[in-house]
Amino acid sequence: MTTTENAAIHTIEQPSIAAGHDLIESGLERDALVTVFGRCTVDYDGRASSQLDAGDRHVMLKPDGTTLVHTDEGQQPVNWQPPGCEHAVRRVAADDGTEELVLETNRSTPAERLLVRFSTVRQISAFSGTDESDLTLSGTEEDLRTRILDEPELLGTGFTPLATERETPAGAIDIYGEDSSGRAVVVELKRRRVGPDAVSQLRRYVDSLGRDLHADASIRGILVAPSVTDRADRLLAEHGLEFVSLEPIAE
Amino acid sequence: MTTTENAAIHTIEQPSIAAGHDLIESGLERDALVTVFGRCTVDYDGRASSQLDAGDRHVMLKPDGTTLVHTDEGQQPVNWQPPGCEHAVRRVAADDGTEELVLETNRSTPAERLLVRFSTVRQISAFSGTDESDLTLSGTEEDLRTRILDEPELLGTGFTPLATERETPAGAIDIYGEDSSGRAVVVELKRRRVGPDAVSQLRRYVDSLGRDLHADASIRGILVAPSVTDRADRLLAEHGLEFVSLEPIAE
DNA sequence: TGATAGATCTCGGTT
DNA sequence: AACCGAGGTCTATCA
Repeated sequence: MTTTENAAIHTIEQPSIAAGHDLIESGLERDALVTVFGRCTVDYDGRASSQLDAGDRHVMLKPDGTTLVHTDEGQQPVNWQPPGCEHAVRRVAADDGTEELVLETNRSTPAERLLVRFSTVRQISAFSGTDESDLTLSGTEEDLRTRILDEPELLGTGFTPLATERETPAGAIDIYGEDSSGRAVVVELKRRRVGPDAVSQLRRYVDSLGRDLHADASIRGILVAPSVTDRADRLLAEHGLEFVSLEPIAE
Repeated sequence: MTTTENAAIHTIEQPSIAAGHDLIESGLERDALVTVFGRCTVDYDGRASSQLDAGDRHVMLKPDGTTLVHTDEGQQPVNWQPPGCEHAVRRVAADDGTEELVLETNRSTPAERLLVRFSTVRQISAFSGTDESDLTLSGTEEDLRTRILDEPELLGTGFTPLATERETPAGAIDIYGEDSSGRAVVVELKRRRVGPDAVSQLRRYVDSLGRDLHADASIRGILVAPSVTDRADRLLAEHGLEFVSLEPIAE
């Protein structure tokens, strides 16, 4: 064991089932981040269900209830369980008489269970640490909104923003405003190149606002994004919607 | 170091910068899965950009180029880099004169860079293993499609599937068929409860097929999902589209 | 390489 | 707890 200023790591390699069980249990107890590397099968049942035959994988148990099972490929875990679950460790007699280490992560809404059965455990670690920092992220849709609110004429001379997140029966409009001739304008923002879905979204808001204001034909819809696909461009034209090319940030 | 039947683990705790650098470098060289736990800052620049101040985090480098930075909370990594990137390890002189261990993961399309700077490294591990297994997953949209193709009358007496993934100018229809009176039917499948977006998707296909067949009014659109939200239900009604409640699998 | 849509999407905000 | 939309979404498939 190693301790350094509030941070502790407990690690064992090639542990016995008993020792492994105890280290994981104590790690969960202490709200440590626990990792287990070894040969395991994985079974999931819940919103969907899956099975995975034996292989060497890296399993992470977080104190918030998250479980992640990673292979050596892919950004996404091959299996997982989201935050809010309950972890459990068990020693279980396997079919062949040997003992297995079993990790189980459960939740009730929706009912879901992840079972990781280790035939061989190569390493177990329990990490404690502190992380008070928050991520600062730029280049988001909100940055694009700020940019337009700071300089509304980017959407045409005379555009005046009147509200953000304006509610309609179809959902909230990113930016609601009016143009120089007083026509209502619905603005939908996307931080990246968009396809047909974004056009449909804009169309729902324009239609809905039209019914709300009893002024169907006179409402403009503007999609603001770096670019659009061909199909999206065609859809925009079909429905009389407009496009303005803008990125979240000049950088 | 521990070796067991093709699987090897190299681990060091509280390593010097030099020793840590060498272990990571050799691990990357051997296509191992490398993990580093310690106090670090994280900077990302690419499609967006982000900064994260110092904290204790778990970093995973996969041989396919993936990088994952995990805190003790959340299913998603606080920072990451997708597969296909290039990993690099460096020893860098910090502002205060000490030496830092720096992990850098790069890619070119799009240009993106992730920089993880460790002021303190608590543990480094390099895992080698084998995983030949593929996940078998059920409860997907494809299972729902199979269920309907096996028993088409689930969508009404006389429904006849004619094609899957039938192309229209607006995209591919999940199931294309006709009803007992010979009317064309567009079926959109969702494995779970759906909102307005799925209705718009179905609408795009129905509209597009209508133009293609020059038979606008006579085409039926059926959304198949476990359930719909209120707003989606209203949208369906507005556009004369239908809903059939079905789940992917009886289980 | 780009486009399109699925995903056990996750996550945050709001009702 | 459900709904809604954003996301550096990622991932698979197909042109």
